Amino acid sequence: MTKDENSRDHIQSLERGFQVLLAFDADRPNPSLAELASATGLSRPAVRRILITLQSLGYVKGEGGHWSLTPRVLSIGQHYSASHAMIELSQPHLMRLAEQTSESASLAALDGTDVVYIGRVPVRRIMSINIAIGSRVPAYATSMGRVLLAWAPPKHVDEVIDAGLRPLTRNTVTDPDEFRRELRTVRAEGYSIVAGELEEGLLSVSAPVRDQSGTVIAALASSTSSGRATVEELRSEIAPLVVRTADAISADYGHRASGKATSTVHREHEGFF
Amino acid sequence: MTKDENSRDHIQSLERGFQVLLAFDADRPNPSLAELASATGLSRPAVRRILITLQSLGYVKGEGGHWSLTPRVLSIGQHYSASHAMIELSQPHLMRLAEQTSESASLAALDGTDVVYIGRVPVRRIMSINIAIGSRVPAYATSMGRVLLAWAPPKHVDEVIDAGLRPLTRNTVTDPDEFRRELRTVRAEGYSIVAGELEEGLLSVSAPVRDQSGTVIAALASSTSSGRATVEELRSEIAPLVVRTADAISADYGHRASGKATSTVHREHEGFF
DNA sequence: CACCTCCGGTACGCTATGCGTACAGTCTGA
DNA sequence: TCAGACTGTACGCATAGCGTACCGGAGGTG
Repeated sequence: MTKDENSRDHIQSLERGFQVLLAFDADRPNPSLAELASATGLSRPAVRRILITLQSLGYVKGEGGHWSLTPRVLSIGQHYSASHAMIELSQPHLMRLAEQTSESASLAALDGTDVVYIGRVPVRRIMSINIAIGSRVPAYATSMGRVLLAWAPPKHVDEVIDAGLRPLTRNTVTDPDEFRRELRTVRAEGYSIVAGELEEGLLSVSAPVRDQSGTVIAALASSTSSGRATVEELRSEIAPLVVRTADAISADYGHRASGKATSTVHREHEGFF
Repeated sequence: MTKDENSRDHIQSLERGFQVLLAFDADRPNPSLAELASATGLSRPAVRRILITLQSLGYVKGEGGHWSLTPRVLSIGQHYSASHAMIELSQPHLMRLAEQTSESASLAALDGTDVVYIGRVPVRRIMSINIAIGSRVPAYATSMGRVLLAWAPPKHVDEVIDAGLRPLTRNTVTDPDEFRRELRTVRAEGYSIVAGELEEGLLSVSAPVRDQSGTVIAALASSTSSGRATVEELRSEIAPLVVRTADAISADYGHRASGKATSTVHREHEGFF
């Protein structure tokens, strides 16, 4: 077959393995072999081989004709965290920010058009969203996404816009021009505030975290709900604290602040994460 | 080659893919192709093919001859969390326990001879250990491990003992008989307290969480340090709270308490996780 | 009780898949 | 300028991994 996207240098069995692994879901927690086969579109023997391999690696477990993921799947992420020193290093800062504000503090990185939580100290359950490390949220509708995009190569911004700015609440910015203007504002002010664009009543402030070279590699956020604070309060009280904390993390990570927040707008390479 | 452990039904490329993915580490955050090849023992072209495949799946990123993991790796774990409703459901309970005790609260499951953190609300940084969701700790030296082993099939206990009870501090229980006695005590009392066996000065109390059938599938813990509490205080004040919270999680998950804590000692199958 | 259906497991032969060797091109440092 | 170490590519071979086909068992249904 010459129809494949990558054709050469693409290992079919590896991709299929992930297909099966990712087929486990909230809707499909204990699938049978046949169920997985139809969900992935693979033949039953193929799925069986994959499951047996995954089982021998300890990632899945078969029992009474039904399969489930083991906690070892969670440990895979440890390799990401461990290989990015910034994450561990930011933990005390997150904790302090959460204490000072009595609100949840989060750290996130950009992955495609999504924002992925890479660190978090929960304080209260925020609205209906269940946020945990590894959770994904559309970048365009969150303060962390805005920060990351504001300093990202233009290519990324185009990607996000091309993917579509769908209204998630009636406040969501969906106009490309307005969105780009918003990013420019964020870059000028050094932080982002988003109010109820991802979910009604959800407020958050976010500021950039930089590596040694000044590249923005993550975003720090403090989140609250409209019942507990107003946008103005966030701007005057919380935003400076978030910016200061983000700068502290950057400094810990090796970034020498050069004046204010104007080091490098963006680097040629796409950032560390 | 007929020497392989499983021979048939084992997919080589899949295993190799994970080998490469897991080769990223704190010591090897941005390996080169050659570095990964020598670390995994695979040929350079093989590693290259795997990297290209993983890149197309979004898990790694190559840049200037060096490779790194992307945050998408963290999202893999979401499939575990999502497929085990108990985790999300336990979150408010963890939060409440953390508030009531002003100490970190954790939830963990058994994976082989390790305990894996599957939920956590941090309050303070505990000692030198960096604990995050997905972190692994030897089961035998922690209160959560003791709880999980106390109700696990004997086979698991044998495994842990066979793997060796190495002293991690001078308090670590290393004698197999004493260890089994300890597990019996835990089962009788319905909770476990471990003081400084994993790390000097680290104290924790743990209680079992059960599923519908009464099988122990997770352990809930509250952790503190010897500077802030004594074993006696833990026993009289914190332990009952941890047990009550664990029971509440079990109830939320569908377990009907049958009297006290004496439902099923252990089920034939190995538990849900 | 016989029939049907859906399942998981196994066998097997084929071929495309993935393999390693070998070579080319590049960069760095001696 | 050369040596060494690296990445990337080409290529031909072996086999790894594929799907079809078949078997036996477990419900469900008439």
